[in-house]
Amino acid sequence: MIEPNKLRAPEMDKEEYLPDDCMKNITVDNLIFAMEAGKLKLLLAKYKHGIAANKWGLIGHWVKLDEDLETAAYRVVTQSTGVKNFHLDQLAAFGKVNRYPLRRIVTVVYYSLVRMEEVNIVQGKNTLEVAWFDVKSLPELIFDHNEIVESCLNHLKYKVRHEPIGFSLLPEKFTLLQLQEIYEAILDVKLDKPNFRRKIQKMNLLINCKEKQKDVAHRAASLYRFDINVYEKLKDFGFNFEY
Amino acid sequence: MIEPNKLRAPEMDKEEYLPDDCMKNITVDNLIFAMEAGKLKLLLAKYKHGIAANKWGLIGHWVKLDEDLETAAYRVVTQSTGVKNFHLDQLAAFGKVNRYPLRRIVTVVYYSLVRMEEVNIVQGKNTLEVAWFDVKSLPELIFDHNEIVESCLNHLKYKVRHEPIGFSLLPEKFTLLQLQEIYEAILDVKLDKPNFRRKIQKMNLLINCKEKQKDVAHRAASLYRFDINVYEKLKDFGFNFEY
DNA sequence: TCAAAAGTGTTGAATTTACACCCATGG
DNA sequence: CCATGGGTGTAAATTCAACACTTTTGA
Repeated sequence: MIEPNKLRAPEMDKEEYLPDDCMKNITVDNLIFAMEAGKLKLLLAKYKHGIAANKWGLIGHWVKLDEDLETAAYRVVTQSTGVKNFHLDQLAAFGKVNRYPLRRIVTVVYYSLVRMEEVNIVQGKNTLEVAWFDVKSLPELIFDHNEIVESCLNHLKYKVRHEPIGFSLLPEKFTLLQLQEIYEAILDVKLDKPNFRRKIQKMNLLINCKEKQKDVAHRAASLYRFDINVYEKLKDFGFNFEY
Repeated sequence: MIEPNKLRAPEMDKEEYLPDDCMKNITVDNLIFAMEAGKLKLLLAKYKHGIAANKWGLIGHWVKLDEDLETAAYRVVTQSTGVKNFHLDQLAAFGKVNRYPLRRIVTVVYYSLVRMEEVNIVQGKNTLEVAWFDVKSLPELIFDHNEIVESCLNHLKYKVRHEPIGFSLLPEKFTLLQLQEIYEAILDVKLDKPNFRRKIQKMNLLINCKEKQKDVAHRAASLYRFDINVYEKLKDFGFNFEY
């Protein structure tokens, strides 16, 4: 086991840099999702230093002593994407003894759903590259991050059926097909278009903007927006997004 | 902020006793549930020492450096109830800066479902009393434990609809009414008996033991057991326990 | 014979599913 | 004029919800 003090020596690997105002055994890691061209994408970083050098992994950081876990997760997402408004939720804590090879670190994992058009990727000091990957073809990741991603994708399937989190991946105004693509991407199924639109409309969560798409090479679709007020009312009562 | 070393001095409050082989900023807390007389019960401890003295709280402990989080949770449940086989699942990590008044501690919360007839409560060294409470009338709890319980009860409602965790609260052989009572207690609703039994039977998760209840003051009910094999097959395929 | 719970039957309403089909637009 | 996606209609199959009813048992 390496001594914590050694890790804070200036000549150590950057990947291991642990500021004094941070907790020493806890990190947050983030799964940042967005939709692009009907595909669900995950943001990953290729690290520069340390045992993770040249390998892809989730975007994580230490947690400051005076910072809530959720605040830390929010900070990391905002720093790396520039996005300020997004859905943020905790997945779970991962804490196997040897999940991190050098010493005992527990990571609390959060996932975020961001709107691709709001993203401006910011390179971190410790990363060689930050890039989007289709969730269906992910590279091998550091530590237990593949396991974490798998667990999160399962959780998303679970979640998308019971809360309208899908809307967080769309621009304010969207078409029914865009919405359907999100469900298809997350649940990894093909849905029947007529049935999907009937079902989603019946939930009364959508407001017709009375606007149409522009410059599309086919009949222009109606644009809708999500009615958060109706959702807030339904939420307490309990409802279901089964497909 | 109190220095960690002070906390480890022998004259400190027992509640703060932090063994050297444990992580210093992380605990596990457990919600231990069981059914009794159709009610969902939660096991709580009244603490002896420290700032939690004479107050009720969840049953928690430090995590050893060489122990997985889940192993720590399992250890705590087994130590306090004597039960060795039970459903154990992580709820979430709770990590607000001031959730613990004296210093920064993140707790990873697990919940367990145990069979009441297997329980033999063991008093801890740091507890005055360990007792079951009806989840519908809980006392005021230490730190953020009331918030944690509320979050867990919501999670259970969510969970019981999608996985047959209810069976973990029952003895191996049980009646359909006992099963219904679990759903009613967790979901906090009254269910229609004929419809409930039809629905549950159609799922093919039950095996009729071809035995009857004995010594009951009414018509004896058939006993069933849970078919874990069918469940394992269904699980990958995805299914639903809606009521 | 009564209370309490077991267990079955029935029915109309609601929902789901799987399609067929027509519409609008740009290339 | 055709490919692409938008959007409506419909009918059969299934499921749901509510409630009436009969059965078995011990006290």
